Amino acid sequence: MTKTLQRTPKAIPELDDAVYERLSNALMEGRLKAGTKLAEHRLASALGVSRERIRKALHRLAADRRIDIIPNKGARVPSPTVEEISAVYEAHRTLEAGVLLQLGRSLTPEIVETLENHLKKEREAARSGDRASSIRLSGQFHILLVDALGNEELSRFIRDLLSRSSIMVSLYEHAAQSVCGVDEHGAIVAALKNGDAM
Amino acid sequence: MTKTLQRTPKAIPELDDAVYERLSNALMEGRLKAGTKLAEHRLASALGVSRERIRKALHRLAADRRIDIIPNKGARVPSPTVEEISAVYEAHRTLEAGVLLQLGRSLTPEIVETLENHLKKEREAARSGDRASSIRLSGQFHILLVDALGNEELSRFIRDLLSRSSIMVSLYEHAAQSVCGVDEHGAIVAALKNGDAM
DNA sequence: ACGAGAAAAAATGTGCACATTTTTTGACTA
DNA sequence: TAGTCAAAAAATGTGCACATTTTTTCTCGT
Repeated sequence: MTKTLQRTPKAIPELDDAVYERLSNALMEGRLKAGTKLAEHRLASALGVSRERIRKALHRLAADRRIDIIPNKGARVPSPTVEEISAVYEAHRTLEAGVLLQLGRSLTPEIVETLENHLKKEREAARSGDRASSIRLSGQFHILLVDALGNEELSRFIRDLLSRSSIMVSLYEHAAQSVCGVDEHGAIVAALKNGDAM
Repeated sequence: MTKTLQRTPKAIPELDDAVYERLSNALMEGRLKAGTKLAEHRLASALGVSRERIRKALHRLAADRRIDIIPNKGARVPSPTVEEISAVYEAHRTLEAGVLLQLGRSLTPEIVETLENHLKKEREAARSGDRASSIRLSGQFHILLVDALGNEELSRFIRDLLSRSSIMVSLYEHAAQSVCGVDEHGAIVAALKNGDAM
């Protein structure tokens, strides 16, 4: 009889990543709501892995500031204050200002094309009222922008900030588009093309 | 008879931080050179703590990108390529460009005073040829700049980048001041005071 | 002597047992 | 009916034993 997958006495380092990814996605998609207790035992049996794996993943998420861990009291999905949320958004704007400044110097037609193609998708999603897609595409736009610079460090920072704002979106839904106005993305691309200093 | 401190069966969460801090400092001060193997057992007996504590600290440093961990092969002080080093410095410049843009809008006399006082220290260290102080003060200047904005997120990013460049300074010593020219810091403060757009 | 391969040693990875702390439960009193 | 305190239950923290992998050492044959 083939064993149903219960125990893995062997070393499978990739499993750590899988657990982390799974929790990360749940956080990103808002399935884990602010304030939720993340009990190690419960998660372990829910995901079918050892408690140590969960523990490692939780500490990793805490290092990313995606969850809060209080010693001896466990992990929770954070409930950030308005100030903390503002700080994340402002950090994003400040960082992106630098990115745009830099991007203005190394702009290629390919980059412009990529951005404009993306803009089309965003407008389409906005027109059809697809809120989920709009949010996802809005995030992708900012990633496209920074990735265009080809600097891994900056890309990581932006992704970091975006993954953290995603939690906030589900908290204050009306603020979902607070980073960008109606067609601020279009304005950014236009300004880049014109070579504006901003 | 009072036991000599050997085992700590009790939970001391702060010990984790102590171990992390100690390794972090060793890294920062260049006492751990690029390529050095960070064997868990050796560090554990060297610092007088359990291997698990070392392990946790190492993974934390790896999450910060301060060391490299290869599964089953252990941790090493990274030996970054010139391209990777450049990327860190460029990320710093790009981020700081955004910071300066923002700081130009919220500049107070107190901030200017703080910066100018710091400049004096820097010039003094440069004049007396105190290289160690010069490097330390140079880093502090950038921290002062971003801290003036009062945004924790941005401050953390800058600190992150600085702590990583410190390793690189010891690798390519001549590049120690590569972020900033002779008196670029003075120019930054002057530009801020004049309200230049940069 | 030198390289290939096997055995031994060392190092990393993982689950578990147990200690400690926190939270819940429940009984008792005013 | 609350409020308080203690016991029990549940959850987190930690070291350790053992499995697995990597590295070193040793042996042997050409």
